[in-house]
Amino acid sequence: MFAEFEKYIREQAPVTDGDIKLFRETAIERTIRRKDLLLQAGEICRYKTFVSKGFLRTYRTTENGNEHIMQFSPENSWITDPESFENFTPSVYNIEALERSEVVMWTKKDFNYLFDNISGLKAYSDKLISRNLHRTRERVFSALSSNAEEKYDEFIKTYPGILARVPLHMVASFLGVSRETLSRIRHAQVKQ
Amino acid sequence: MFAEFEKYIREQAPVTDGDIKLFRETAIERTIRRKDLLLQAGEICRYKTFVSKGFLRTYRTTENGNEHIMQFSPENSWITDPESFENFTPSVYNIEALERSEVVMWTKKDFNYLFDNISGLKAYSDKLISRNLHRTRERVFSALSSNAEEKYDEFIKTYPGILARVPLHMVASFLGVSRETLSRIRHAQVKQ
DNA sequence: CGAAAACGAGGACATAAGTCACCGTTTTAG
DNA sequence: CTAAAACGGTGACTTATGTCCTCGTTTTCG
Repeated sequence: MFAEFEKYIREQAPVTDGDIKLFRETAIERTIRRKDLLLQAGEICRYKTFVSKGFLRTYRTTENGNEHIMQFSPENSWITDPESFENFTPSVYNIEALERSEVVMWTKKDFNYLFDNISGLKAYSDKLISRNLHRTRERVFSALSSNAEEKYDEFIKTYPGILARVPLHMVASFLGVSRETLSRIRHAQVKQ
Repeated sequence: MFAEFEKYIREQAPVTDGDIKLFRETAIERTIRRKDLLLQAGEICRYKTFVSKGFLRTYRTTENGNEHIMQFSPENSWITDPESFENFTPSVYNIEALERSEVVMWTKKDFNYLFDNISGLKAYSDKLISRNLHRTRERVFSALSSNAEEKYDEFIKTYPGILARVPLHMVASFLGVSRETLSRIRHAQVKQ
């Protein structure tokens, strides 16, 4: 698990062996079985998590029980609920493993320590956050301006590979469209 | 214009007189007439902008000419297109003054200088970004889970005061709902 | 391995919301 | 000040999408 993280971070940022040592000393490794939760709504999200293997989803439930997927997290991506992580407030999100997954996690205290002691880490983190904000904005725009088919097409373009890995109803839940509508769109597209 | 900014920033963060001096030396003040653009799609967003007076909207246009409002910015708020500002890439957004407005702006170079020389400014900026990300996520969730009436109600709760300041069709454009639907919802709510 | 669950497709029907058109009132700008 | 534009409301009609259901296939897991 940490090995995958080391490989990833060395490719992403110019880290020294000493940096890696710091990462390792503070890291918590964990394996999550399929269908198990890494975070449950109501809990405080205590970790910043790197997915070294597997696949997870972050979803949120309305009062009447509808699930809406906010994010898919394949290997080599980060997961956290920034709101909860930063302020120690209960999260509204559930994070569930869709496949058996392996993750590496850091507490807020430790990650702050890493920020102070690994040069460039904060800048790298800032870049990820701004990328995330950008994608989230694009998603808002898509929600405002696109019909179901356009949303589907944009999804495939923006997140290639995800479609093949999750059941259709989860793509539907991510897009805010019914499973049936998506199924029909796809059928129509095969034809032409 | 700078006076309003000074008042704002002193309330928000513990800044010294020296800090204020730095802010002032690098600030560019500008007045924008109603209906004029602060930024036009295709241009690079060269400034981080503080609204000291007035009211602006950030919107984006689809190929077939539909406008979608991404953000409203009343006085004491910040505007920029982070994507464009950070990477010097052409923006897809238009920023238009809905009322005669006064703004204070800083270039990227100058603002970076401020980050390096005003203690706590980066942390303050980070907090604004995370607040922004949180709101944007809430908006995505709302788009996924709410019908037109719920979106309208949430809008009023989340952005009180905006409704009274903009024509209804702009609220509709922000929510991704037609003007007529909003008009009917509102009528129905008055009745009961 | 085999029963049970999950899944994708598709038909029939319901409905929330969009579109178009019109009108009276208010606001804007020359 | 006045003509033109913008605005909000509303009726009539259309439509994209949701909901409910059934069915055959695939996947899961004890």
